[in-house]
Amino acid sequence: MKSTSTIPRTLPKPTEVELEILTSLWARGEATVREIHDDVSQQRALGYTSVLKTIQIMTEKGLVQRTEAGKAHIYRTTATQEDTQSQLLRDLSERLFAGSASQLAMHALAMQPANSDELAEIRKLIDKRKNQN
Amino acid sequence: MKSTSTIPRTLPKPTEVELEILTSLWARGEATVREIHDDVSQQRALGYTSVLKTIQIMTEKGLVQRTEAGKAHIYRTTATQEDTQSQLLRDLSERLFAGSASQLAMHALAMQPANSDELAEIRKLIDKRKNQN
DNA sequence: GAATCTATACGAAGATGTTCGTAGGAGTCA
DNA sequence: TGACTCCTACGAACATCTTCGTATAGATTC
Repeated sequence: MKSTSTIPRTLPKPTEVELEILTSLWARGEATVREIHDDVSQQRALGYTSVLKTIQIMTEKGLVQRTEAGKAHIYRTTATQEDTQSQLLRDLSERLFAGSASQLAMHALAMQPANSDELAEIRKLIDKRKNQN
Repeated sequence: MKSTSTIPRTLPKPTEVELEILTSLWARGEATVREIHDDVSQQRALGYTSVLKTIQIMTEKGLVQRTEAGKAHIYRTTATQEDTQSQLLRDLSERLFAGSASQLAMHALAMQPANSDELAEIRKLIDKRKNQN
């Protein structure tokens, strides 16, 4: 049993395929390449070794970490889904909304109807913010 | 005076540098390569011909259109900033929020405090949605 | 124990994005 | 007119991403 150790302070922005792999890992908690490949290839055709290679690169980048137990290595993500969501939202808000996450949020809200639960949740969020001002 | 004519039905997702150029164009309405380069190179070092080359590629892709008036060509964007914002938000919501723009919006709101004006605006948005349900 | 299965490692090809150098045309000016 | 300047066009190098084929080693199976 061995585990990778060094974690870079800031993780690189995951690419397209990397994000698909991360999504599988977030859903499963941890997984082997086989399992990840099962998930990903339900969405689209992608060879087993393609997934393997990408995961190896992700390990080098620090996006995932692995435990070498038995035959197949076991992988898990370094960052939580929430952290990654924040990272990519911040990135997009900087590049396309002049750094304003609020503007981004408003645009997203205007784009797609939210359901009642979500509306209630958002209202709660706003009220909390209002009290802080 | 000549102007490019064919516009693809769906525009490709702009890349990193392309987005910087689009941002300059949205701010100016229309601009020459020189002007765009002035804008972009205030943010970071990038040669004039690098900007030129990228804009030429963007023209092929349909992201911008140009008018060949006089010596320097004049460029403008094909899509509005709002359309591009929607496009990229939709893309991100699909890839990282299971297609839910509302979830994305909530996450963005939770990330960064909004100011009073923004809060009011969001409240209005919510009320409108609420009536639709 | 030989064939088969399953796994990792790795090289490499092809696509795309980024950056810049060089060439060449057209206008300016002393 | 010849030197300069400013423009576009374009080839090419380099980086990164994506994808897969091949090599190889450790189980498993008959």
